[in-house]
Parts: sequence; structure tokens; C-alpha cells
Amino acid sequence: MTEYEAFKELLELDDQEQLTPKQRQIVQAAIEIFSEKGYASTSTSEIAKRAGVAEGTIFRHYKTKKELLMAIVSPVITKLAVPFIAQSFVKQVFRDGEHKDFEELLRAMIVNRFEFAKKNVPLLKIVLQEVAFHPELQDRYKHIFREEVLPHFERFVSHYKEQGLIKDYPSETVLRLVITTVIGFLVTRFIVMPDADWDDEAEIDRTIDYILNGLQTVQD
Amino acid sequence: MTEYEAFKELLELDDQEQLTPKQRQIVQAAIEIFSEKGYASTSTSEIAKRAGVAEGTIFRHYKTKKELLMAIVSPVITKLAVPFIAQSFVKQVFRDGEHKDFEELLRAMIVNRFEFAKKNVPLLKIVLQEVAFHPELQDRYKHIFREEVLPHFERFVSHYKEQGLIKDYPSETVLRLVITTVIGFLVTRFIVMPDADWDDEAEIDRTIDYILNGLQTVQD
Amino acid sequence: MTEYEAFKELLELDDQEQLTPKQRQIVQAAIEIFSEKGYASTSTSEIAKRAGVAEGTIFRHYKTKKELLMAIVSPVITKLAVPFIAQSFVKQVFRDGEHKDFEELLRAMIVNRFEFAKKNVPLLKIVLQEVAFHPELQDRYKHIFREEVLPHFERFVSHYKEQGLIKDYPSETVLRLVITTVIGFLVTRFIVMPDADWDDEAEIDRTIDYILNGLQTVQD
Amino acid sequence: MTEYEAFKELLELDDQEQLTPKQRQIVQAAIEIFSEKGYASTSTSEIAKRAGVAEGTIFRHYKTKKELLMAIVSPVITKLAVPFIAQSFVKQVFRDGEHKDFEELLRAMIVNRFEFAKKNVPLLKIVLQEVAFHPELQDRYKHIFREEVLPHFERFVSHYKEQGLIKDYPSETVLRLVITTVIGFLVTRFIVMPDADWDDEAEIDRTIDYILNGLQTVQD
DNA sequence: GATGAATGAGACTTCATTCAT
DNA sequence: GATGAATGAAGTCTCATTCAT
Repeated sequence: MTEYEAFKELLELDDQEQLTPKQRQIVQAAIEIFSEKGYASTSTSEIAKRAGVAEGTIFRHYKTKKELLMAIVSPVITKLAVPFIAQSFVKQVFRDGEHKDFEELLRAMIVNRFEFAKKNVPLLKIVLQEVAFHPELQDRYKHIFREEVLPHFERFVSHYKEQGLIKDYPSETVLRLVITTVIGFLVTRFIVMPDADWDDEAEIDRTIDYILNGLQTVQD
Repeated sequence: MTEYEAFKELLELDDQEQLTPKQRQIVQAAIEIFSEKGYASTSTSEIAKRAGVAEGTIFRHYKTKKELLMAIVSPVITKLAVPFIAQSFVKQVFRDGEHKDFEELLRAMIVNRFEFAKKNVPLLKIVLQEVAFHPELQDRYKHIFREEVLPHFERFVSHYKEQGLIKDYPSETVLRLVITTVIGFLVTRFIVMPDADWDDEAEIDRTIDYILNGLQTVQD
Repeated sequence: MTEYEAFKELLELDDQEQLTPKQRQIVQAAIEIFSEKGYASTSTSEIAKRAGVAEGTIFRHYKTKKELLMAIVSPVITKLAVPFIAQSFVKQVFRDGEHKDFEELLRAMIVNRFEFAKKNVPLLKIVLQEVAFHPELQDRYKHIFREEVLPHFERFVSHYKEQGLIKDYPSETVLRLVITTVIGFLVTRFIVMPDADWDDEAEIDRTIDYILNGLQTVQD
Repeated sequence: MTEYEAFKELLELDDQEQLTPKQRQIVQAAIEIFSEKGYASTSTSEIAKRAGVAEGTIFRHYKTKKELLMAIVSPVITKLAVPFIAQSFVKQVFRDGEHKDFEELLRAMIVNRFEFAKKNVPLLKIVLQEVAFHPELQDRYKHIFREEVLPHFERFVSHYKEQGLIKDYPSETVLRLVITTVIGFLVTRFIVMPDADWDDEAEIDRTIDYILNGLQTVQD
């Protein structure tokens, strides 16, 4: 379980650690307002006001408004992919080949993403919104996805497929179904209906169950 | 199957039917640019240019830029909910209570939404983006969802749960899992990776399978 | 007294008599809105709406918005000067040279202007406002004043001055004081405080008294 | 007489003292153009041009064009009422009860207003024009008038009425006649015919005389 | 004559960015 | 580094006027 704590550290690593106080205020304010009204509808003057700094100060730290957005959004993209890239993940999966493993892997992933989402709702809102309009972001995502996530995932899936634990779908399809279900859960939980009365543990369990059943070879 | 064609007609009905030519051009151009760059980043002058009309003409038909957005987005909200509200749906489900039925229901829903999405990618992009920033839209969605979709769905689910065909999850959870999977599919197919090499029929089949398996009571 | 009725007729003469119904509606609406919000702040579309005609119809009858203003304002300027120009006035004054006469002249003038103002508050508001910004109007006023009003008045004043009934002030000063007092009364009565509880007869009497006393040679 | 000089200081006091240079240029330009063409017909771009600043600079100092108008007009309203409110006025009047006193009071008021008008023709033009179209301004005027000016004046008038120095008219009527005559003089002098050949001292004397005679009890 | 959709110039205003202090 | 006044390009919207119907 300590390996997941390592993730967390990794996540917090390249963060707002070496930011000056003013910078921290600016980034904090920008995250809040960007996530409330969207990047395009947010004015730098409003950011400055909420951050309690002069408007000029923003541009001392970030050449342009867009650079500020990227400074906020970029680390999140990395963080989002990290769990898949991390070696520990791979190791764990191949330690043995039982079904239990797949469930544990899923649970680890979901719980980890859940905790991350919980702590970063505004950040995730921003990413979700802005990815659509900034090709650079899309490119970075696609690159990471194709080069890092997909290959790793491919290995898991073929491993489990060989063992007859999951259906013989194309890996892309499996990946799509899993990711879609997980993201769908998190988005519903934290963005669409954050104020509903959630029994998080139960919902996580049910979501895992749903994925496992959904993917398993039909037993008849 | 002709009942779904009826839906389509319904969908196209109250639409851009009584628009003047200029208005049609404006709406068309606005849909395109809104979906490309987002509402906030789109200027009315750009819309006018692409529509081939004077900028003032936009404001003769829509008092504000926002009213133009709403004129575009509002009917889509209605359309999206229509299939759930339509009586034919309900009838079909209760014709008999076999498992086949559930699959057919699911397939009908997915195919129907698939066709709709296919023809309305830009519109869906706009809705997906802008719902986040316009509380009026959220309210309308929530209202339709709570008053129309949820009650209908509730009946289906309890029907199938009684027959032991799907797990004994809360209806909200079942709804979430199904909708999430369907939307996830459509978003991946048409928005995230529209240019990938898709075998639509197969993917639809697999998605239906995934949902059915995912929800069914474990048979062991 | 019939001579004053002649004035009235004159006043109503070149009026909105030969206007088409639509034109009448337009002029009526324009007068209302111009006097409420001022010429510059009134849009032709608002006039059209209140008049119940199409915007284009306005421009069928008046080449420009300004022409509409002038069509409204011009007759008023004439009307305002008419009593001074009219021959009957002169005649009356010189019928005899008694003090009573001057008072009657004054009273006639004030009552006449009072009735005119009463019926034309919106028109007078417009004139008062717009004269300031349209040199053509100023020129017309000055012309009428210098060519028509002043010469006539001059005769009255010198007549009364010779008789020792009024002070030996320059005629311009006498004219200024009288006009100023009358206009001041009318503006207060109908524009500044139209809703106060006025005893019109008494106020007219007092105003006449004030002027007479103010101008008369000091009796000591 | 030094007390009137005190007024002047008061008038200039809370003024454009703490304005930045740019702001001063903007206000100066705005006063000029507003008084030439009226508020509604003046564009902010023209103000900016005449002020020699960027158009945006106007809106850095005044959120809206109307706020700029109010910043210009508001202090004038106060200034106009100040002489009536000031204590020195009251003191002077009640020093003794002779007729001489009333004349002096009148003269003081007229001379003071005359000097003020002389230096503030454009400002007065603006106020005169815009009061008609901005209910807020009317309200402020009416408030000041009812709460400050009228009560003070009432005391003077009843004082003089008791002494038989002025007619037994309602105070409102006396006030109306006096103010009307004074304003009529100033408007004629500075706005209607500023370019005529005026003998200011003589005209002031005559105006005072006219008022005194006009109001005094008839001596026969 | 009457209409009202269409126009485009120009209005007010916002905003990211610069720069002297 | 920090400030915030200043900028001017660009945005949304208004409006007098035209013109095809």
C-alpha cells in the first residue's frame, strides 16, 4: 500500500512548492474563478482582485493569461497519467495472475483517482473544459495516452484476456469501457451532482462490480 | 422500429423550421464556431462574417449573444430527453418481461442516441461545454431529469429488478452506470476520437453487452 | 376679447390638420417620447412602436429623424411669437394710453400664453431642450425676436415710458424682465412643479402685480 | 463682504482637487462637449480625443459615461444650494430688520450667483439640460430645495412680511418670483445672449430694483 | 403608401498587456 | 518585485436609414 503513498508524493512534487506567496495567491484565485466561469470568461483584473494583488503582478509571473492557465493545467495532466505510468502498478499486476488481482488493481485505480478528484474538483473542472479548446493540451494528452498509458494497459489486458478473465474485446474497447465508467462516476460524483447524498464506499464497490461483471466472459 | 423514426421526426419538428434564411445562416455559423472555440471565445462579428450577414442582423433576430446561444441550445435539451418521455418506450418495455426486452430497450436507446449524436456533434459539444457555465441550462436539465426521465426509468428498473434480471442497486446507481457508459461511448466516439477507425456496429454490441453483464445478478 | 380667439385660431391653423392618420400617430408619439427622454435619446424604432407603425413609415414621411423634430418644433416657434406680431395687439394697446391698458395687455399676454402652455407642455419641453442644440432653431428664434417681437414691444414700452407708467429702463431690459418673469412662471407651473397644488388665478394675478409694481416708477 | 469670499472658497473646495491630471483632462473635455452638444449626443470617443487620452482611460476613472456626467453635475447641485444654507446669510439678515437689509441680501445673492454663473457657464448649461432627463438629479434638487433652501427662505420672508416690507404673498410665490427673476437674468446674460453688449452693474441694479418694487407693499 | 428585414457605422464598454514609478 | 494607471484593440450592441416586397 506504500506504493500508492509514493504516488501521492509524486503528485504533490512538482507542485506549487516553489511559488512565491503572491504567485500562490494568484494561482489559487485563478483556479477558483476559472473553474467557476471558464477561462475565456475570466478577466485578469478579477483574478488580481480575488488574489489581492495588482493586475500587473500577474504578468510579472506569467507572461500572458494563457501561460497562467497552462501553469495550472499542465501539472494536472501529468498527475492524471502518473498512476498508469508508475512502475509499481505494473509490478503489482504481474506479481501473480489471479482474478483477485484485477479487482485490486481496479480498486486501487478508482480509489486513487477518487481521492485525487475529491481534492481537486476545481482543477478537474478546468481541465475538462479547457482541453476542448486548446490543441496543445489535447496533443499532450494524446501523446501521454498513446505512449504511456495505452502500452501499459495493453499488457494488463492481454494478460487477463489470456487467463480468460475478461472478454476478448479489443484492448481499446476495454480501456474505453473502464475509463469511461470511472470518469463517468467521478464526474457524476464531484461535478454533476456533488451535493447529492452519496454513500461513497458503496458506490465505489458497485462501480467496481459493474466493471468486473461487465468485462468478464459470460459463464454459461 | 418505426416508432424510433417517429422520434426523429419529433426531434426535427419544433426546430429551425420557421427560421428566415438569414437566421438559418446565423444559427448555422454560430453552431459551427461555438463548437469550435466555445461560446465565450466566439465574437459576434466572426459569426456574422461566417454567416455572410451584417453584424447588426444577428441582433435583429436575437437581442443578445446569449439569446442566440439559448436559441441553439434549448431545443437540444428537449430533444435529449424526448426518447425517455415518449410513450412508445414505456409500452415496449412492458409488452413482456423477458430479458430480451431489456437488451432491446438498451439497444433502442443507444442506437437512437447514437444516430442523434452522429448528426449533431457540434450541437452536443456546445451543450456539453456551456451547461457548466449557465445555471439556467443546468436548472432546465435537472428539472427534465427529475420530472421526466427519472420516474420513467425508475419503473423500468424496478420492473427488471423484481424479475431478478438486474442487480439490486439503487435505481440512481443503475441509471448512473447506464447513462455514464452510453454517454462515455458517444463522447469517445464522436468528440474525443472521432477520427479513429471505428467499427460502430461492433462497438455498440460490445457496449450493450458490457452494460447487460455489468448489471446482471452474478450467476454462481 | 374675440381678438384673442383669433390668436387661438391662428395657432391651430397650420397645424396637424393635413396630416395623414399615420403621420398624426407618428408626430403624436414623437412628441411624447421626445419630451420624456429628449430628442437624442429617442430612437426611431421606439417612436414607430409607440405610433403603431413600421419604422420605415416614419422615413416615408420625414426624410430624417431631424426633419421629424423640425416638423414638430417649427410651428411652435411661430406660434410662440404670433401674439406679439398680431396686429390686434398693437391696436389694443394704442386704443388709449391709460395705465389700465398696460395691465390688460399684460394679462392678455399671460393668460394667452398660460392657456397655450397648458395645452402644449410636451411641445414646450421639447422646444426648451432642443433649441440649445440646434443652431437653426436659435437663428429662427433670434430672427423672429429681432424682426417682429422687439420692434413691436419697443413701441409699447416707449409709449408707456413716455406716460411715466414704467421706469426709464432700456427697452431690452424691460422686455427681459417681463419675459423672464412670465416664462419663469410658466416653466415653474407646468414643467418644474406641475403636480403642486396651484391656485392658477391667484398666481396669475400676483405675477401681473409683481411685474407692474416692479416696473413702475417709484412713487415717492 | 468677506463672508462672500468665504462662500467662494467653499465652492471651490470639495472640487476637482484630488483628480489626477488625466482625470482633470477628461472632466474638462467632457464639460466642454456636454455643454456644446448635450450629454446624449456626446460620444466617449470624442471626449477621449479632446482630452488627449485613450478612450479606455475614461472608463478606468468612471465606470460608465453616466457616472462621468454625475461626477460633473453632482458638485454643482451642492454648490448652487450652499449660499442659502450658509449661516452667514442668516446672520446678516437678522442683524437688523431694515429695508436696506433686504436689498443687501438680494444684492449679495445676485452678485454671488452672478459670479458663480460667470465662471461656470458650461457647467450650468449641462445642469439645466440634464436635470430634465435624470430623475436622480431632480430628486437631489428637490430634496435640497425642500430641506435646506425653502426653510431658510421661509424665515426671511416671514420676517420681512411681518415688517410690512414685502407683500403678503405665500412664501412659495415670493420665492418663485425672486428665483425666477434671478435665474431669468443669469440665463439671459450668460446663455441666451452671452454676446450682447451688457452693462452688468446697471443690469444687476435694475434687476434688484425690479424685485424690490415688485414685492413691496403698494404705497398708496 | 406601408412594411420590416437588413445594413454598417459607430456607440459604449471590457480587457490583456505595458510601463513608469 | 510590485503597483496600478494607461492603453487601444476588440467586443457587444444600437440605431438611423435603405430597399425589396
